This record gives sequence, structure tokens and C-alpha cells, in this order.
Amino acid sequence: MPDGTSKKPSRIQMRNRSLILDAALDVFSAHGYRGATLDQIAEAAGLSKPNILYYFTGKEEIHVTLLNQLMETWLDPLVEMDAAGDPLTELLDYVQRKLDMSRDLPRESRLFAGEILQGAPRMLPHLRADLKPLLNEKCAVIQTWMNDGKLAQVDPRHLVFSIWATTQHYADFDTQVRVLLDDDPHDSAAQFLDQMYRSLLTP
Amino acid sequence: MPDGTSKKPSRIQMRNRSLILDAALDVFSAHGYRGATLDQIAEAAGLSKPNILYYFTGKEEIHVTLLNQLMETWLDPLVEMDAAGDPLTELLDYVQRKLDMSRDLPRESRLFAGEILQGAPRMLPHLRADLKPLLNEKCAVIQTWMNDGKLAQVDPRHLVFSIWATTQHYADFDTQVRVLLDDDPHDSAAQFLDQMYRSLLTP
DNA sequence: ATTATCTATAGATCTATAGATAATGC
DNA sequence: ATTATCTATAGATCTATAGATAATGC
Repeated sequence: MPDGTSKKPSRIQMRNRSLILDAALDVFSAHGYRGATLDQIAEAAGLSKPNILYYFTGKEEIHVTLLNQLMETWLDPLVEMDAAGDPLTELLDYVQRKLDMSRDLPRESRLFAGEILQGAPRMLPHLRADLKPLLNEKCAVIQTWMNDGKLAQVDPRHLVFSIWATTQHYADFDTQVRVLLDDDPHDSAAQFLDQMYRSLLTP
Repeated sequence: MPDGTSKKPSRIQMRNRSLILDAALDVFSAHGYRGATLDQIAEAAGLSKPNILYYFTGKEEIHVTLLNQLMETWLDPLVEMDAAGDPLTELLDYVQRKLDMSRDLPRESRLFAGEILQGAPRMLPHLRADLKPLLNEKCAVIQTWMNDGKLAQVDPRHLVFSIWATTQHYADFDTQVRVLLDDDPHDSAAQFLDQMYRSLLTP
């Protein structure tokens, strides 16, 4: 059994754990934690249900593993925002990276949204431990930029919230966006968001 | 049995249906459709489980009834946007009404978000039938305002999407917002959003 | 007479485990 | 020998119904 004490995960173990996690990301992001079943995950992974439970102790461990992996990916675009770069460029590039993530990783966005929507029962510690200090650090950077006159004065926290909201909207509310828009939203959204944040932040 | 053919709903029927729907809004918005159970709804309503099923044919009918009622409430702030009013004022007021709704009706916002997040299985027809024509109509109004030079030129659809995203974020991601912010977000959010949309839309 | 409510439980769904068997690596 | 997989099923949870009883309105 692949428990925590075993030394080296075999090739087949690595492969099957990946298959399971990818299948689970499909299923959890589409139906939520409670809406997802091991049957669906097993079917999507091409493995039997008991075999899923050979690699993970249960449904919850699969979900937690996905959320843990997600946190790093999710924070990465903000981590990359560089205090030494040009302020307006750094922020507008951050917006575009987040928008690109909504297009390229919609399942991850929805998994995250579903978890927060239901009160972050499994993610709350991560938000406190990882997201909060990162946000504080980056808001301090943004505040410095504003104090130096490189950006217009706005509330840095609400600025970042609005970037999260507007960019993730295109993944999380994709169903609605596609009902209301006839063509692919990505390019027109990119242009709109650039225009909005440029007009807001240009000093 | 209170089926569709019965004439007049009694007082007690009205009351109990309200109790059930209010309880169900609590439970569905907190745990999602699949995560909610009739036991939880019954407990929250203060009625027995079979009694719940005396008033509604099943879990799904309760959910559908809530979504149907919600659609009207949800569109109302946009309906109120008046083509005859001052363009910038109308749009900034719309933003504030939507933000107020996130504060006053967070359960409704989360119910809606959860439904869309999972592909709108029960709401898709409403989106096409009600939301899409309304959005088209209001986007035409906004476009006229822009053509008349009363507002800066931006993509009206993405403008509205961004308003939905930024305002509903404070209800749907409330858990996250409260981890990251020490005081109540409403007033500072109102100020930030006013500033953002004013700078974007002022011609 | 009709409406409303309760107890008890059927039937479906789902997570997880037991126990046997097959495949792999030294 | 160890790792991986399978069949069968236990046990929990959940929706919904059956059938009896209580409350209400003409």
C-alpha cells in the first residue's frame, strides 16, 4: 500500500495517481465535492473504484490533494508581479496572466470557486497561511508605487479583488458568458480589461 | 394535496411553503444542490421531512422554485437602469444597487453562482429567455449613450460582465474576502467601484 | 370532507472494505 | 515478496412513499 512511510513511488504509482487526480479535477470541478462520486472519478480515470481507493484513502483525500496542488498554481501569477518592474506594466500584465489562466485552467478556477463558495471548509487554513501574507506583501508594493506617483491612488486590496473577480468570471461563469456572447470572449475581454485598468491606474 | 389544479392556497399552505423555501435557500446556498439534504431543509424549516414532500414533489422542485423566483430579483437592478436618465449616474447607480444586493441577498447570489458554476443545468433556459434579451436591450442603450458622447467608448457586454463579477464577488467569495480584510468590505468596496467605473466611463 | 402531519420503511445511491487473484521486480 | 487489481458486499446516507392519525373548515 502506498502509505506515507513508503520510500519511492513506482512509475505505475506516479502514473495512476496522476490519472486519478486529473479525472477527479474533471469531476469535482463539474459537480462540486458532494456532487462528485467515486464511480465517476473511477470511470473518468479508467480504473476500478477499489483501485482508486488503493491510491487514496478516500474521496476527501483526493479533494484535499487537488486543493493543495492548486494553491501554488493559483498564487503564481501574483508572485510573479515584480516590485522592480514598471508599475502599470506589471499590473496590466498580471491582469492578462490571470485572464489567460481562466482560459487555460478553467477546471482549476471552478474547483477553487466551488470551495470558496461553500465557505472554504478545506481551504481556509491555506488562505490564511499562504494567500493572506502574499496579498499583504503585494499590496504594500502597489501602495509604494502609488506613493511614488507611478499609479493613481486606489485601494490596493479592492483593486486585486476586482482583478480576481473580473478575470475568474470568464472561467467560473463561462456557461452564462457563452449564452450571452456569440463569439469567444477571450480576446475582447482582454482588450476591455486592459482598457479598464489602464484608465483606472494611469496617474 | 396542493397540486397544480387546486384553487386557492390556504393560509397555512402559504406559510409553510415560505418556511420551506427560506430554509432551502439557506441549505442550498451553503452546500450546493447535491450537498443539501431534505433532512437539513426539514430541520431548518422546523417541519418533518415527509411534510416537506407534502408541499413539494421533491428536492428538485424546491430548487427549481427557488431559481425561478430568483431570476426576477436578479434582473431587477438592470431593469431599473433608465435610458432617459443621466448615463454616468445610471451606470454608477446600477453598480451600487448590485453591490447592495451582494450585502443584502448573499444567499441568493451564492445560489445563482453555484447553479452557473455547474453549467446551469436548471437555469439555462431562463438565461436564454430572460437574461439574454434584457442584456441586449440594455447594451443597446449603453451603446447609444456612448455614441452620443455621454460615456467613454468601451465594450458594453464586457462592461456589464465586469460589474456583475466585481459586485457579486463580495457575496460569492465572502469567505475569502473576510480572511483577507479586517473590517467590513462594503463601504470601501462601494468607494473603489465608484472610482473605477467613473474613471473608465467618464468621456 | 378536506387538509395537514406523523411513524415507519422501501429502495436507490454511495463510500469504503474484505479477501482473493494477477502482475511485477528482485 | 511486493505491488497492483478485481469481485463482492457491508454499512451508511438519502430521497421518496405507504398508510395511519390529527387538525381544520364547511
